[in-house]
Amino acid sequence: MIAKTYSPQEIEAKWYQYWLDNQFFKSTPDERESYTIVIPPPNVTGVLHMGHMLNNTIQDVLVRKARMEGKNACWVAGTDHASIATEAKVVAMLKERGISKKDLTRDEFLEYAWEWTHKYGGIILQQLRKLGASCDWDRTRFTMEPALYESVIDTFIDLYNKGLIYRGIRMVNWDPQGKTAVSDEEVITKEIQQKLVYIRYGIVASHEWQGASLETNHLPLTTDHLTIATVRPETIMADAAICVNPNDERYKHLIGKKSVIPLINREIPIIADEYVTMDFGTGCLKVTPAHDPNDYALGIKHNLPVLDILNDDGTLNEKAQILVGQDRFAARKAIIKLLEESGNLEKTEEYKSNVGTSERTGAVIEPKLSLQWFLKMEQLGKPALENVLNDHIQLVPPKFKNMYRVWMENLRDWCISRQLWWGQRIPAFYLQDGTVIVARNKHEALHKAQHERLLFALTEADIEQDEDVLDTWFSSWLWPMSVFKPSGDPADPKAGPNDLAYYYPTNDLVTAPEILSLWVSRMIIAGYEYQGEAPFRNVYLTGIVRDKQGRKMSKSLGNSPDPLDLIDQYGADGVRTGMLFSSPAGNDLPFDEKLVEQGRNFSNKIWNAFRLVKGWIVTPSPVLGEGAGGGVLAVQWFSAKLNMTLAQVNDDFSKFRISDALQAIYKLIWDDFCAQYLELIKPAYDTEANTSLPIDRDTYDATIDFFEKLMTLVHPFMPFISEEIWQDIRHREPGSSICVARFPVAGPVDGQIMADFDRLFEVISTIRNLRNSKGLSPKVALPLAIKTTDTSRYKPIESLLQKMANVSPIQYVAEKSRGASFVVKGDEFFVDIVGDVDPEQERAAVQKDLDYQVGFRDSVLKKLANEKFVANAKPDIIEREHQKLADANAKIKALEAQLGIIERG
RNA sequence: GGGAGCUUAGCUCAGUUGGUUCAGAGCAUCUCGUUUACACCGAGAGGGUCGGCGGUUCGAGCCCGUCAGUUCCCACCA
Repeated sequence: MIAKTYSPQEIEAKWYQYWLDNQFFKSTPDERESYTIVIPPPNVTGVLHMGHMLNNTIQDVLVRKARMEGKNACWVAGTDHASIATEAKVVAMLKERGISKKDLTRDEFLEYAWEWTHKYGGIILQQLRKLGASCDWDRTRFTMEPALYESVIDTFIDLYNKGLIYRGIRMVNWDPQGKTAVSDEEVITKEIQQKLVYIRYGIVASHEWQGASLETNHLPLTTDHLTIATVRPETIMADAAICVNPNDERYKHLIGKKSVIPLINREIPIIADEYVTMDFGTGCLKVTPAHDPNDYALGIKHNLPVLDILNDDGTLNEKAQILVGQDRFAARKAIIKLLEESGNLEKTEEYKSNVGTSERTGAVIEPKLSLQWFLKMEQLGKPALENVLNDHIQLVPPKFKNMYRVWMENLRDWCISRQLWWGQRIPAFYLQDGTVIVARNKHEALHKAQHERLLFALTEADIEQDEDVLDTWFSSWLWPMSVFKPSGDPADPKAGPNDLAYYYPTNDLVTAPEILSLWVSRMIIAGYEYQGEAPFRNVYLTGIVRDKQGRKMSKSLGNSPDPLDLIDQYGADGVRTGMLFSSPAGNDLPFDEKLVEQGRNFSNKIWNAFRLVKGWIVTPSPVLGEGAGGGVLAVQWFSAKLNMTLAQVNDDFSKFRISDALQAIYKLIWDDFCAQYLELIKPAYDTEANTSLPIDRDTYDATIDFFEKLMTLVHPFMPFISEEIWQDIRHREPGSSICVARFPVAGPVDGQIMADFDRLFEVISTIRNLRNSKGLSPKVALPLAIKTTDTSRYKPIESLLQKMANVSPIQYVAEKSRGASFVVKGDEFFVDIVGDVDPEQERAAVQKDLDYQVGFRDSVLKKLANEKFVANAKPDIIEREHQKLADANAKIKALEAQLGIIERG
């Protein structure tokens, strides 16, 4: 006995294990065409969230379909070492154990990091299995594993040797929480409500340099002062100058004089530069070269000293003289109070401004001057831009091309060094005199120093390696290439020597638009630099999964359902389809549990269709059973419908219209197969024998065939239920699977049968409607009379009509007959409704239809009478108008006749 | 401050070169129904001036202009 409702839990676990055991997801190069997707590697610290679900479902759909099309499908999984995020997790773990990172050596710390990675890392890959992801797990890679580490180092060395990597002191984005530099792309600007603080700076009367007095904390107020406006009052101690616009009449007389920083009484010059906007704030700008990129530039121009008063963690250092040790934000509050007390605070204003925050830690970015490694981007970026603009690489949807172009045309050098330990250590080695040698390791560096610089006396002890690691993206930009590099471990091959040549370029990349610049563009750059070819053909950009209020789903908001709970509740198939029902590429997905519920219902619908068919008794020979007269035609019709939908689905897939493809399949299965086809061929029930009558073998076989095709069609979307049914519906050899069954191919569509059935369905639904509106039970058979010029249109489908609309008997008439009447495609139908038919109501309905038809006919006539239309429109358009006119005229004639009957009574 | 996109039914979205009865789909809503696959169901129904205005055209949801709302990207006004 098959369960009445579909319960996915055991079925899903069972088949996933079966797929793994039989290695259906395994891919090795062969003579077939390859289809490859590399997963956007989730952070090794990550856990599955709704965004992953959407993203990976799409990838799985694409991979499964390709696999069923006979391609050598390969979906490579893996994780990203995510330096900042992972290092933060490890530091937290250490803290719990009472260990401070400061007390550890680099190697000790890394040991803990690996311990963490092995213990907690990669959970997400396990979770993906629950979703049904058909990755070749044997190929699972990690960006910190030896082979990939090596690739990163080699790439660095290569780019360095090409002169594209340099080291220099620059103003970088400093993350005080992660205590590392981050690249421009990792900074997210947010509008934040701040206070614009107006501070009075005294002016030194004498032109002579007096020297700053550090002894006195409070300068006697001079009558002469100027006021600056700043959102960063805690940095005034680092001021190097006050700057005004040279054309500003208010301050011309002050240029060249000295001003005094409040609280610390340090004198700074008053300088002039056109950079200063006269009508913002007070027109006076405090110049703080160490803590603002613009001020830094101004400082260089005017040769100002740089005084950095912040520690790496964002606290004030001793150079600040006051508030030392306090966090910058605490200091900001505190200094306002101090300024107020000293009488230097003029006022504060509420002010909104954009503040950069760290993409990884969320901390407010501190512009900081430091020595970092950079990659020159200008030349490297050229092919990456060109090949997207010319569609060699296609962005889906194409609206993202614009964003991409703007970004690629304004590439800035990439700060690739990070002040962390978890990551690929920069392969730069310093001799005592500061000489830089870039080499794979210390040994090689020494060799180089000895042979290229003839420093034969050197030993490894004289060489220090750079302490920094490389930006995580500097390893993930190689991902589509490095995953196909042999692991170097013969016991765990992961990839063979020919894999890169076979799988690269990959086919599709599925990822979020937010990392288009951070990751996608850089993979393209690396692809052209090292393979001379794009890393993928298409980039499918998913949207963001949002809650009903349109907020991004996030852990901190707590507005995201747990994906595994959802899978538990609705089944992986239900969740997958639910997420894809309304997710056009590039659009955000406003998530609603209703969608997943709809997905689950769909599973259940399929399940019950299966139950129905499984329960049928089949005649031993292809004898037409009772009511099977229309069976042959029903089979022909559904065959046509199936082929039509197949063509549609293939077209949708070719355009990456995944949601549309799913919807087409959904309607085909639910409406056409279940609601129509199965009802058409369903054998009658023998109440006496208390059993359903047998179905003829031909119809049954055709139905099983359809069912099988439908399962293969839906399999990319619903891998589990489709496998369960596919295995059961026919005898299967051990080790077979729908995973590698052939995706159905569209055949020809019989237009005639489609038209015939359209007419049939219209008649059926009109009769049902009639019944509904009159409140008649579907159990009561109604006599039907048909007035048609061609009875052969209906004779063969009488049994179907009878079954679907419960009409009986059916007779053909030459004249009007009694009962409610309607017209379908020129033929008239009379349903002999027993009981009260309100003639007035019926007359009104017919009249309304007639009015519409007449109006429509007149509009067509008008169009055809328009000389300009006839002269300009294409011939086939005009032909259509004539056809419309003929149709309308026929309808009007029939409706008028109908009115006549009603009125005669 | 610049640039790009979006605005179609209560919600989420289709609508391909302007032309079939073109104003669609799914969900939601309403009515009826415990019919022997499924109430996680069935049979029906209602619902939109295609953001506003103007233009091009024989003809505009679709092309152009403009205004409004909205989203995103870029940008150093402290």
